[in-house]
Order: sequence, then structure tokens, then C-alpha cells
Amino acid sequence: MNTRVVDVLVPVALDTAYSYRVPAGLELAPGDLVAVPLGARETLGVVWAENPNPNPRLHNRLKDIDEKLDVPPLKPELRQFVDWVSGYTLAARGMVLRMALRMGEHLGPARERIGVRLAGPPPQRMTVARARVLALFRDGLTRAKGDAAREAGVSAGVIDGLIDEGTLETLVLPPEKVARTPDPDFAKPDFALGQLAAADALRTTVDQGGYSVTLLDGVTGSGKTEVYFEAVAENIRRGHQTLILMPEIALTAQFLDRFSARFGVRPAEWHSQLSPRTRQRTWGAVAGNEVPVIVGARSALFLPYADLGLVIVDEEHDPAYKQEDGAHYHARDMAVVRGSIAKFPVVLASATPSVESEVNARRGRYRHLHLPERFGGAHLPQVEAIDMRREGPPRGRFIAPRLAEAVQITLERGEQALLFLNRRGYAPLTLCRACGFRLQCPNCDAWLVDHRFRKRLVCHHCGFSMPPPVECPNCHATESFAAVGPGVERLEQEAAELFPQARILVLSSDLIESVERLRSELDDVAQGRFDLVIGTQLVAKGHHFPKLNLVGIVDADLGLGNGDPRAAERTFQLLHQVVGRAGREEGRGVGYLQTHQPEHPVMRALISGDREAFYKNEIEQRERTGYPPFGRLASLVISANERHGAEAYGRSLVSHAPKDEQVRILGPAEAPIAVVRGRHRFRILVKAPRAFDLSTFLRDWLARAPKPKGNVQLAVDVDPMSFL
DNA sequence: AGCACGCCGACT
DNA sequence: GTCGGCGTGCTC
Repeated sequence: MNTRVVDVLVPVALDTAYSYRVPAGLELAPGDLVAVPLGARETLGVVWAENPNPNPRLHNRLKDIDEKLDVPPLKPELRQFVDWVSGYTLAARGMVLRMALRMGEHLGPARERIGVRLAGPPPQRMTVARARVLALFRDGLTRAKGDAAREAGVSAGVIDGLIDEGTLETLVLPPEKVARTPDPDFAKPDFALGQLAAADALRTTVDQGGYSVTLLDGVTGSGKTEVYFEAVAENIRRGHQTLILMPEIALTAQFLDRFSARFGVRPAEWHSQLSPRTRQRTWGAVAGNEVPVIVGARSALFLPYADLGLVIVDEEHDPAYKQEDGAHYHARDMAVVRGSIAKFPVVLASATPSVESEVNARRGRYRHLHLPERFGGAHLPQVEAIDMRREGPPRGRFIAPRLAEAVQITLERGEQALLFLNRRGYAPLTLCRACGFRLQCPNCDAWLVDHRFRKRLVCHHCGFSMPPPVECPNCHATESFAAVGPGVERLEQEAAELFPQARILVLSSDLIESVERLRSELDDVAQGRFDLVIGTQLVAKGHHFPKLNLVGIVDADLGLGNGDPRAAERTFQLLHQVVGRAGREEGRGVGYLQTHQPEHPVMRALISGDREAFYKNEIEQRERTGYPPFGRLASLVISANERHGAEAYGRSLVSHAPKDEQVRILGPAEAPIAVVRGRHRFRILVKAPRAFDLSTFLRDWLARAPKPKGNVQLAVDVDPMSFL
């Protein structure tokens, strides 16, 4: 009799599923999680397909499946999603599966929670502590042991004593629920007219079900979140699961509060900082349909939902959605794919949609919902340019007189001001005045950034740091170093001199000790305990500061000049978001842009408040140059320990490229940051028309080209977002 | 991704 | 003489 054989995909860097024999008596179906032997070890795997005629070359080398795991099987839609993502991004299928199985595999059984409750007569010897415990338990409730001790204000020993006496008894508590069920009708919001229409439209979309993509487009303060909460509420009523994707989950405490204000409970969370135990429980609860709503970072897209019915992508334009290490994928795009595979609606929300989504909406591929106004009568800030060529600050200073004056007036009125500079540290470059030597990272092609708070010079690419040297390593001059350019720390120094009476707070990711600390600092700002905030892009995220009325962008040109095709879009989105921090409640806010190019389309759009002008110009330009979304890009980054090795492999790759009229292959060219962590990098850029199947082209190409050897590595990025 | 195998340098 | 560095290749 023939033994049954199935193909099992294992979460390792393999693209093909391996065949295993099914032992007699083992019930198996595609999607089941199994333990299989792989080489010298045993690993987790997923039955991917039935294999009626296994490869004869493997005849007697087939191994048996060890066991089937007691976990819900992966649904066909998730398996199809894994195949699709792998096919599109060229990441090994096993590595994509790995993302779906990141659930704390190798943990023992969960620790039992022990509860106690009243069971017998009072103890022989009564004490004050024991009396307190008895008083607590008079209600007849069962409590976790630790909770009981804490609530009664006694030590755990007192509880144990009462258990020994037979007054209390122990029992095993059911594991704590990952999430309670949100109440879709807990707190219905009061909507203005424009919001009501959008909320209704979303409710209908969810009610009808099926695949659709909606771009929900509304400026900061327009009540976007509350509007898409109505879609979530409808999806809860219909009994399906909802995923709300966030760009950076660790910083969204305010969002979780808003969620519980609307739905009465906190949602479940999914992000990289979960403890292994929580991760495992959440994974299981999502698969077991016990989690109605989950708020997660991009990796939450790969969870094994029992019944996913809606995905919201909040701040869909945010670059953090692009995963750049390991598998390269864009969570917003993959959310749309997941929706189309499993046939449910996807909502993309943003105040400054990505050009990709904007074009899709304009061409009718996505539905477009507009929330044009600020809620509660607040106005968008008025934005002015400060032309640094004409009215810049004196040498060595970075705040122009007109901005300083505006800040001064704001502070005198008892309002808050924000100075935005997207640069950490004190100064981005330190050079020797005597010989011109620049302090550079030994591992990277980058300057060392002076961090004075930490008293170190730091490389922002590899993390290298050193104390500031006493003398110039080149000419041995002492006290010859000059800081060039500003970082937020230097800005603070200048602000402290200009506004000696102001209470100043610097917010920068490298100064953050913990999420709680950041949260309390943001709260301090909201409560008015600081007058002037100086921050990096950390302050751009959705925190609400009611007394903030002035925003000064210290270097509006910072993100523009680097040759990145998305530089204009990113700068517009970031600056729009930052300027939008001003004046959300009382009076009209003001924004100042310090720029050397006030005529630049990005600056003009920000100043006139004309978003449309920006999109029109940017879309025209992309269309003319064939950049996304009017053409497709892929980047191949080659890295090696020696420059020559990287370049030689790059050339060899290009020489093996298939001939295709529609494809342009540029490079290999040295990457803009040529050396990172001691690795020399070259880049090949592939350009193709919009409808071209770039993934297949790349796969054919790599199949016929030589494999990278030795320390040479190749990373493929389809639809790259970063060009460094 | 892991893990073993294999081939060259400093140590119990 | 062995321990261990990490380059190479394989895993049904």
C-alpha cells in the first residue's frame, strides 16, 4: 500500500515545500501545523498541499511527520497570502511563512494562574492580617492569589497560612483573556455633517462586505479616527475581526485611550516588543477568534485570523510601513492584497495620502472619502516662509530674527511654541579648524554626530560611538574642533539664550528612556508645563497639544536635496503633519518655514495651504519621469567586505540580465552611503512600466545569474521606498 | 534560517 | 596534539 505524502512548508530560508510521509493513523489536512524533522533538528511546519506523486528522486529519503500540533490550522487565505507575498517580493516562501508563525513557538505550557476563595471556617488563631483577608473574601468572590494579598494589604504568606488552615481553598483559574469584547455602542460620537456622510459610507461598505479599498482623507483634527471607528463598530456588530494597522505601535498610547473611550475596552495589541508569553497567547487568541479587534504594527498583517473582515491602515503614507530588513514588503500594499484575497474592505486613512493612494483614488480604483474640515471650528494654521537667503540668522545661529520674534510673542501670550528640526544630537558634523579634518565613522561612509547630552560622537548608521577626542587625529591641534550645522541639542542652546524665561523640552528618539517617560513628557506638554518644545519627527505623530499655537520649521529643506524620487512627497507629508500641530483648539495657529527655496512646489503648497497644488505637481512629475505609481522600480543592493567584490558581482549580475525592451537597468552604482558597518554597497536600479511583471522578470534574472559567493550578499527590494 | 562539515591558527 | 574560528553547502 502506498504511503500518503504531503508537502510541508517550513519557516526557514527555503522557497520550496518539502515532502514528508504521513504516518498511518495521523489525520492531516492542508493548513495543519506539524512538527517535522529537518536535517539534524526538528522544526515547525505547515502542511501546504497534498502530494499524490512525490518526486521519485527522493524515493527512500522521505521522512515521517513527527506529530500534528494542537493549534487551529492556517486558513487557505493566509496560505495564499504567504505565497503571494513571497512571489511578489522574492523573499523565500519559508521566510514569509515565518512571519505568520512568530508566536513564541518554543514555550512550555503557560504558567497556571492560582486563584483562592473562601472554603471553610475561620482559622483557630485570628490575627489582624487574617481578619483583613476574611473581610475581603466575605463577598464570596474568587481572586488571583497575588491580587488577594495586594487588595487585603497583607503578605502572600498570610494567604498561604489560611490555605493551610482550610479557611481558603485554591483552584486553577482559566487563563486571562487577551482582550475583552469591545462594545460598538459604548459611546456614540457626535458627528458634524461632513463626518456623518463619511461614517455612513464606511458603515455601508463594511455592511456589504467584499473586497474594496477606501481612501479616507482628512486633515489633522478632522476626526478621521472617530469616523473609521464607525467602520470598526459595524464590523464588530457583524462578528468579524478587525485589524487596525499603525506605523509605530509603541507610541500610540493616546490612540488606545481613544479606542477605549469609544468602545469601553482596550483592544488587543501586536508589535515586536510583546513578551514571548503575551505573543503566544495573543497569536492563539487571534487564531481562536477570541480577539475582535487588534491594533498592530505591520507584522500583524501575517497573524492567522480566524475571521478577518476589515483592515484599517492608519497614516497610510507613513514610511514606517515599509519593512526594509529581511523580507522587504510594504504593509499598506500587502493589506490591500490580503483584502483582495480574503474579500473584505480595506480602509486607508491619512491627512496626506501617499501619491500612490492618491492616484488610485483619482483613477477610481479606490473610493475617495474626504473630511475637509477641522472638527470643533479649529482652523488650519497660517503658514509663512522665512527666506533664509534674505533674512537668515547670523552665522552660527539657526533661528531667524523673524521666527525668534514670533516665538517671543507667543511665549509672552502664555501660549506654546514648537521648533521642529529633524536632526538628532548637537551637530551633524565636527571638523578641525586647523586642518579641515572631519570626524568620520570608522565603519561607515558617514560623519559622526556630536551628541553633547551623552558626551559622545555617534554614528547614526551603525551605532558606533566614542568620546570626543582631545586633539585632532590628523594634525594633533587641540581645541580646534568646530561644530558644523544644527541638531536639536544645539537648537536648545540657542533657544535658551534667546528665550531665557522659557521652560524648554527637547524631544528626540535618542533621549527617550522609555515609552512611559515619553508619555508623561507629552502629557506635561499638553498640561502646559513647558513653553517651548524642540523636537525631531517624534513630535509629528498624533499628540494633541491644546495650547500650541506656533510651529517653526528650522530647516524645511532638510529632506529635499538627496536625489530620492520621493523626497518631495516625504517632506510635504512630514512638514504638513508638523505644522498641523499648531492651533488645534484656541485661535488660529501659525507656522513658519525657514527655507532657502521658498519657490519650491513643496513650500508653495504648504504656504498656500493648497494640498491640491502639491499633488497636481507631484503627480505630473511622476508621470513624466515614469516613477511610481506610473512606472515600477526594484533595487538590487549588493554588499561585500571589499569594494571590488561588490562592484564585480554587480557587473556580473547586470551582464546576465534578460533582454527586455521595456526594462531599463541602471548601475551598478555605488550606493549614496557607500559603506555601512564596514560593508561596501553597490546598487542596481530596475525601471519598468506600470503593468510589467517585475517579480517574474527578477526571478528569471536571478535564476540565470551566478549566486553571490563568499561574503558578497544580494538584497532584492521590489517597490523600494528608500534610496540610501 | 540553522546546523554540520571541513579546513587552518593558538591553546588546555 | 585538540579547541574553535567561520566559509560552504544542505535540509524532504
